[in-house]
Amino acid sequence: MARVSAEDRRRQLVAAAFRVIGRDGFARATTRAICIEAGAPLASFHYCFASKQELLDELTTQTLDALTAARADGTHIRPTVAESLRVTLGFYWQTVEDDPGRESVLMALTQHALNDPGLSGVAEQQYAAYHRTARETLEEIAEGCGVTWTLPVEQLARMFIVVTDGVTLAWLVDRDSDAAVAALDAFAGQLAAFAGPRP
Amino acid sequence: MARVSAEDRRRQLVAAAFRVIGRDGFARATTRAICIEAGAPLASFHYCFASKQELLDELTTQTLDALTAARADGTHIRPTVAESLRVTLGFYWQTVEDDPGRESVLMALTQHALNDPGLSGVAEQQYAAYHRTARETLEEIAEGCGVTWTLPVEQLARMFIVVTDGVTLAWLVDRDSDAAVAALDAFAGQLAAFAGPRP
DNA sequence: TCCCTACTGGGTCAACCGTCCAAGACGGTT
DNA sequence: AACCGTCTTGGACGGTTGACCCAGTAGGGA
Repeated sequence: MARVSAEDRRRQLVAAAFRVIGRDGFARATTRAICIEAGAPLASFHYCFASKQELLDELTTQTLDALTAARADGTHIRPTVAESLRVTLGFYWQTVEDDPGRESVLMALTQHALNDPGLSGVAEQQYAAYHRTARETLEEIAEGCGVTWTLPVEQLARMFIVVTDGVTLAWLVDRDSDAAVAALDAFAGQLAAFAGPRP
Repeated sequence: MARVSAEDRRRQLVAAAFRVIGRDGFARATTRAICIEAGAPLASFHYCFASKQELLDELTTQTLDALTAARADGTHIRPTVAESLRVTLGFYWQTVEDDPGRESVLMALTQHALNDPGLSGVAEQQYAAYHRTARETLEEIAEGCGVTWTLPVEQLARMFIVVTDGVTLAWLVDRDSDAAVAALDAFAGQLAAFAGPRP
């Protein structure tokens, strides 16, 4: 094993854990599996982390932070609202296809957080982050296209997440990319109908 | 313990397993937890089932069968397409609020099936069933309202499931019923825009 | 040369899991 | 009353697997 700082090793292990969870689920994310994935000896785990919980905490924190960052700079303004939504959803979709494991982890995290009392609040934070970034995206689009939304933006944000979540979930199951893109495009056109002229 | 037939006890245990999975997730659905939930002694488990797998198989089979039945007779025809969609989604929503555990189990089942090779194909079957019943619902509505869909009905069926799945998932996390109903209503209106006059 | 930091092979120990057995209790039939 | 098929159940067994730790080793800057 290369000689690297403990901090770097931590990052490697967190990344490995992320991959394991995405591929095999939370239950199989054991210290052994994580170390094998990272190509590190088992003992290095407890050299870098006091406990497995410490790694899990760091992983969820990083994931939640990354959420805000990732979906935030995914907004793309085009002349029309419909086009803006279509392109924004398209870029989101690209990130999903590029790294399906990411979405698998997010789904697994939600699921896990919902029934593990130890992770109480994590799922709520996660969805609050989703809704917040969706809201910001919608506001930027409205601003950039010179329109206003005819429905409360909170409601539209929820609908936006319903679309991304729903399409992603179905795709994770059947991997029908054409159908996923078609659905996203159709929804983009529909959501654009909630844009009205600026007062 | 009351003296009942082995078959009745099987049903009790399957029902208990269903509740445990909905509440605590798949990983915690141990034979012990299931028996405690059913109020039955541990030994009764292997009196009724040859193995845990046998119970799990019966549970997934029952669940998939119930899917087709449940969402199938949930179609409600009204004079307009928008109204039909709204009422149909409304009735679906009623079933979710009445028994949130049901949807929890379905989500957990999908998640579990996606990374457990032993349940390979289950998630695909599940979503195929979703899409099939959604398609039938949409065809019945088109027929009942005397319209045709301007998009392939398969695509609309997928979008329909995206909406129900997405709204349900968000609600399972934050339990905001008002927001969920508002989103469903808005989507109903939007999907109705894909109805055109019969040729 | 020294010493601090990072590395790691090989445990330990306990929890918990699915499964099973052998003995008891019930109730309908003879 | 005796019988017997069916159900019930306390308690245990063997085995896997988990998180965690220790004591010794090696690399590299001062």
